[in-house]
Amino acid sequence: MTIQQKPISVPCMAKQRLRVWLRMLKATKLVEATVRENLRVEFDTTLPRFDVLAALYRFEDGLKMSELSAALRVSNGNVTGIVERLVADGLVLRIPVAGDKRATLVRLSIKGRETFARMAEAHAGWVNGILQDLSDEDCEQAIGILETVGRSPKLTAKVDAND
Amino acid sequence: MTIQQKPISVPCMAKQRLRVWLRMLKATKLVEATVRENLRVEFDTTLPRFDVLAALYRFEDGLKMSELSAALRVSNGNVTGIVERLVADGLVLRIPVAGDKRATLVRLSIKGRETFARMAEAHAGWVNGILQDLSDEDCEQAIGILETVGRSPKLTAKVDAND
DNA sequence: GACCATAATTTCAAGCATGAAATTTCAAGC
DNA sequence: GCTTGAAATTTCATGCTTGAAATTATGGTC
Repeated sequence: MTIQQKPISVPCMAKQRLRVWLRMLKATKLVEATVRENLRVEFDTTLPRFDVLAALYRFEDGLKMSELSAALRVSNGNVTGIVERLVADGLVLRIPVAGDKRATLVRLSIKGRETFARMAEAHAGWVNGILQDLSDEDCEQAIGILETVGRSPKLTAKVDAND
Repeated sequence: MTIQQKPISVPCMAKQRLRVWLRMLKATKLVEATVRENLRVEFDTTLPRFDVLAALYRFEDGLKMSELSAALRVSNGNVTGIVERLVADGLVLRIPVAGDKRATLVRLSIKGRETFARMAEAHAGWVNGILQDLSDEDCEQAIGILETVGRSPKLTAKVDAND
């Protein structure tokens, strides 16, 4: 017996946009998987850890936990665990905030700073390698299109102008 | 004999490509977060579940667990849990394979097929809305660029020609 | 000084994701 | 019929992720 499959009727342009999204998702996943794999093999670490280190590297004076989770756009509880493990590895320090016993400042240790510097360099190399076939013009076009997508009012999460 | 070497990309180009990757990642995450949110609010489900249903919708005759995890490019163990929950919800059926007690065939139930059809239609609408500012030309360019990225030999995971 | 809304953070339960180890079954070869 | 290596799947430990609830501290207000 054959199951009758109701065709989903979508206007032509809509279908085209859906195709763009699917390719975008696939390409992103491929690149991300490669980055994860490289981080694992070459530095025995993970992408979330890398992201936390990157944020702290950028804000040299440290961030409060809530600032960190906002910067990474992840939940508060999420950051707690990752930072815990980074502290255990000696890459991150927790510093009490004078005058507010609720908050803690989180920042890179010397070791964390050195470690991330090496990772960031390798990371830039991997990405440049993966995207090596993109011309300057391709890059300009891509950035333009991606920014158009990011400005859509239909997006749930808000984007701050900062990044 | 002299071999004409491709000129080494200057650091400037590398930086440009890194920027493309960062925007790509950000845009993808924004769209994905919106899709997840919409799936949660409107259908009380998740993206991984949606992905499994989509794969099974496409292969009407069902898939073996290993074929399913291969199609989705996720680990075997991962699919086990998601399918378990979908079976519990009555959306998916597990069918023993005649002649091989090791394998099981997994396919949509009637309810699963109907449910996914509604989700897929909504999903297409969300994506079309989010990408509504992309012109036909933008779409063509985007697809071209994204396929170039997907063809990079520096990628870890393999891409099968099928999709 | 007690009260209380709010802020900063952690804890928690559930689900997703991986790679590795364990389990069960199959299919030859002997 | 046994053995044995490979195949299909599950189980497991670990970690990431979320949203919601709980915890603790702050800064007023009365």
